Amino acid sequence: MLALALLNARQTGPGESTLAVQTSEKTSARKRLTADRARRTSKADQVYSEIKEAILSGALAPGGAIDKLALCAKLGVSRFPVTAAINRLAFERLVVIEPQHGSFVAKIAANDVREWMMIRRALEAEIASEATRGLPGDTHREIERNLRYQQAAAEAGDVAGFYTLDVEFHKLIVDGLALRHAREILDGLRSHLERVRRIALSPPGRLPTACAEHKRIYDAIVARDAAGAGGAMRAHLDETTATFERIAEQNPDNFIG
Amino acid sequence: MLALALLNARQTGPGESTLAVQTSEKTSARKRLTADRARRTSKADQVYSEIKEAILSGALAPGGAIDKLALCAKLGVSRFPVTAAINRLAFERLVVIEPQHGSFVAKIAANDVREWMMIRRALEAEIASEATRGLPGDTHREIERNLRYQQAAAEAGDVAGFYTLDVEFHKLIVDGLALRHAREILDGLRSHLERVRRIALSPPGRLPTACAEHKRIYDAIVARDAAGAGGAMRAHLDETTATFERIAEQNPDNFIG
DNA sequence: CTCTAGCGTCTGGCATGCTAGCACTGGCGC
DNA sequence: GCGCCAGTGCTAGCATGCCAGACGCTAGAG
Repeated sequence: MLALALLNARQTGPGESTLAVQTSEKTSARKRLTADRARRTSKADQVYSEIKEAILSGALAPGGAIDKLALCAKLGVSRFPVTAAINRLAFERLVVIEPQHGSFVAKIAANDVREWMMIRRALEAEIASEATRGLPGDTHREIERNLRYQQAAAEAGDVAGFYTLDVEFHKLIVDGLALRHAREILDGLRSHLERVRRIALSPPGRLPTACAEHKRIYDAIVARDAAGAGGAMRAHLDETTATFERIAEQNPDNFIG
Repeated sequence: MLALALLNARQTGPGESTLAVQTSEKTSARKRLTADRARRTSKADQVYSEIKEAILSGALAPGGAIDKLALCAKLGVSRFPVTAAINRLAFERLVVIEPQHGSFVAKIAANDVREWMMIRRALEAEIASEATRGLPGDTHREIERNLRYQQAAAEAGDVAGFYTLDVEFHKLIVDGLALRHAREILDGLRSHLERVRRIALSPPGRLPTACAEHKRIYDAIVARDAAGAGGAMRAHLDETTATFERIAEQNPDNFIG
């Protein structure tokens, strides 16, 4: 009813074809409080997570075809959730859809890795600088705990454990500043980089170095040295980039470009 | 029920729970050459573009509900493409889906604007620095042409025309470096910021200033002054951020938070 | 023996009917 | 007159059937 009114109102222009199909805002705003309901996980969400995990873990190899029907059978759902999930994955470039042909796990190009790392470097350096303006007390405590664990993992040569702590360290800073969008972008980048990392874990010798780099970043943040924090983050991620380059060099088959 | 299905699907091996439903890579790789076919635009793509344009132009107001069925009727398609399109828009946070309730155009929070601009600043400053390592000759020519037009638009007080050139200027640099992913991220940010800009165009007095800032950035790139280019870009985007802040201040109704 | 044309099969894209769950509202009880 | 509750009308989510396009194989012609 109201939608119609809006439609008619907007049809003032002759060739003007607008999409203003929209109802009143009041109805939704009124009960917005109720809308904080827990985000129900739909089947599509679950399928999405499953496939993404499979891609990141390497169970679905880069360049490989994805058999939708087999997935449906395996997960016991219809094609709809699977299609929706794959569309989402295509949107974040983890999957490539070739119309009327098939869906494939995206390949990894060495150039893409460099670009992802450049973006990460720019963003995380900025964030590190920003963090010198103050982080919540909880975040400080968590980072300090994280750094102690890193030290322990590095000394024990626990590469996998260290990696988890490494990821957590970077996320703690972003979350401490409550940067939702930056967090999402960085998570997306990490999804892609994660696939590279799976090909070859960092050499164990890198652990103590990385740990020291993390400490240097955090110390600069505590000292409220914006330039120093940004610089330390840049240096750290440049080292990480070098590691990736080495992985690509030693595993040329897994990369294109 | 679904949980059970997923659980069963996961019980493929003892510890090994994989989704490796994947056919040989060879079949797809063999005729990959043929796969360069032009990216056909599906109905879902078209619907996506239509709705996005409507949101960015403000025809669909922030917070407003989206009537899917009316959209179907209006565009002459079934619900499927519309659903797919809205899912994609929800993924880029232009639309919020409340399960079993409705789909709504995302509201704009002042905090989000600040964060988007922070991300833009970090990325574009990095890119400006990177550009000092060399841009293609074509890009140089196009940027110089663009800057001349900017000058003309600024002198004529053509705010809309200047904005188009402004966007083009920033894109030219990114494209000159062939940074696909950074380009996509920045486009996504610009989608959101575009909605803010629609609320109030920049004051005409800002045009000559912005034009001068653009020139300063380009001059530093030509002079291969990495720090200068990055700094000039930061200064330019800080000014832009201040403009946004002023818009938000003068139009509090359009923002939340 | 090679090249090509045609057909079969597989894929994603789309339409449509159905289900479950939320919000609003009118009627009933208190 | 006020508040609770069930009915109703909406929504998104899901299942399924059908269609069109693209690849691959094979048979037939040169």
